[in-house]
Amino acid sequence: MSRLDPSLLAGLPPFSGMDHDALKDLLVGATPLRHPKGAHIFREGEDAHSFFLLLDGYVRVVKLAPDGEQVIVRFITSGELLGIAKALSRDSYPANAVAAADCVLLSWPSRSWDSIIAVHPGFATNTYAMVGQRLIDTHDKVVELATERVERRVANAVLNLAKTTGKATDEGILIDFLISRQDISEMTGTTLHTVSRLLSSWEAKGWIKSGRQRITLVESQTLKLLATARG
DNA sequence: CCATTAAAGGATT
DNA sequence: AATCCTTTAATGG
Repeated sequence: MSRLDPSLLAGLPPFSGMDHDALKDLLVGATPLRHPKGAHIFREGEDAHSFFLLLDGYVRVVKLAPDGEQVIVRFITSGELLGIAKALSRDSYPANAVAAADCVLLSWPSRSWDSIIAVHPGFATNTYAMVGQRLIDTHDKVVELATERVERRVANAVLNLAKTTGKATDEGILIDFLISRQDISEMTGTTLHTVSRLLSSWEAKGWIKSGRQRITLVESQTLKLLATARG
């Protein structure tokens, strides 16, 4: 039996408002696991045997279009739940989850979902709040995809990545994991060539620094203007 | 304005 | 050496 410390969970949004004993109780059913960068944590359509908490690393949630094209639905950062099909009354995962960096997770059997939320109503409340926020984010993205031009979509994607994963460096805000132009194109509904051209032009203007699979925001304020200003 | 195609060079394993 | 990532240019919707 592994001894997991309740302080692992304390302070994470899914468990806010829960006391030490409640966290201890939750950890009894948890199994720690690791996935190297590039590994699938679960696949679309697969039986949703477990749900997960990401402790460290980044996960990208990917849908496969009928023609084989990939779309990145969102990124999961540490402290977030994923694979919570049971909370949505589903028996299978609705998308693929792939480690975007080396990941450390906890997993719980999905069959324990109902008893967990029965014993810990605060956990249920937190989960529904999170599901609601993801729904709102998705709505915003639908509107953006339908109405905004490519440059603005890419600017928003980069700004969001910087906001959720950014690390301050002497040059600016560095996106904390390796991300290719292809990845950004799959987030924004465009091609890697267009992303490459845009990033090159922003770099020429001094707004960002970019290299192979790395992006640093030098002038995030200017990018924010580009992403939000009308005209 | 943006996607597609093609070609070429650099980086990574 | 093979593969992956990026850039650049030309073309066309």
